[in-house]
Amino acid sequence: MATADPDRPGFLLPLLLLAGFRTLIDDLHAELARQGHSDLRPLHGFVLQAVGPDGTTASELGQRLGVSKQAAGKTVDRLVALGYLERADDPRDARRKLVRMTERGYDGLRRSAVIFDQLRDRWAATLGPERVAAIEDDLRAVTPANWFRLDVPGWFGA
Amino acid sequence: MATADPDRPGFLLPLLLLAGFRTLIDDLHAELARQGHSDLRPLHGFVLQAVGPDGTTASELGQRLGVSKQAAGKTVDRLVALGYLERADDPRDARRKLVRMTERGYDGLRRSAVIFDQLRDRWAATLGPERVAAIEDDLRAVTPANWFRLDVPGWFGA
DNA sequence: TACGATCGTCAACGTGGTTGACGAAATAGT
DNA sequence: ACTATTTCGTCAACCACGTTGACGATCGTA
Repeated sequence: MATADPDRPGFLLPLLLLAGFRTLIDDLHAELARQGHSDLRPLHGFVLQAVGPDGTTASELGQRLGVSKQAAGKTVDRLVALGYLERADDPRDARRKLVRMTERGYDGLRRSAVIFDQLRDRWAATLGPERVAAIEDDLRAVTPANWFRLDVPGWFGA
Repeated sequence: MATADPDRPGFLLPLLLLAGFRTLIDDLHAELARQGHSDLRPLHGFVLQAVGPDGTTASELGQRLGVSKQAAGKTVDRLVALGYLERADDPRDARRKLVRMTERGYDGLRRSAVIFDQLRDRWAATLGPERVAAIEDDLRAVTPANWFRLDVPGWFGA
């Protein structure tokens, strides 16, 4: 059974994962603020990513993010107020309201992608590229696949 | 400069770190609920850890957790209401209110430590112990040291 | 056509955080 | 010994993000 190593107690693992995540997110937003996006909050990047290049609706956005449609709607409200998203009527279904990125939304998302790549390079410079890749592979292996619903292939690089 | 690998875009790294963290936390709380601690929220484990065996005050707790003393005070209020913490007067300083763990608080923290160790073993069974250790070492290397103010040596194993 | 499912929204609420103010108590300085 | 400053806890107002429940409008279907 559990042969806990006293030198490496299990509670350090979540703490280190959180630390790594928060470090990247904090560095990202410090740089984003420097580039004119000081009003983007940590959550917003995930939301923009989930909206994607084709847009969605609030209900679908909620499903992608794993929250209620009401919560998704309120987050869209804020991002509309900040100028990152816009709403439009769906001509084929009067109930639906399309949610699309504005040019500012695209800009924030593009810059986030570039900055994240640079931060990953910084980790690679410290650890070596193969160890960064190993972290990614290992975490993929122990993490449920539904954590990656945000993947929008072919969207980021450009 | 940034030689981004299109197969491993940088934004996957924070997503995977978050996924790993949330997976561990979700599994922890599912098991804690099974063991009679369904009212413990993800934050509470960090707070109990930061209170430690000797107790603290709300102000000091806020510093340890990196939040304001008011936020720390409100969280203590909730944990007192749930029976995990208790307040006591400091005989040497009438301004201070000592915050201590109750027996229920100790129980929740002990169980969390055991469960975390088991979850780490589960990762080790999938990845191999040396790769789990490598993740921890790597994350330590790229993460500011002040992320580990919660370390209370010698407290957990027992 | 009538019914049930779906979409967006409103309302009320919970949790975790912020800043500002303020009285009470400890401490430093003269 | 008496001020002046600092510190501690708390109150109040507010913000961000989430929940559940309800409800009118609209769509698809029996």
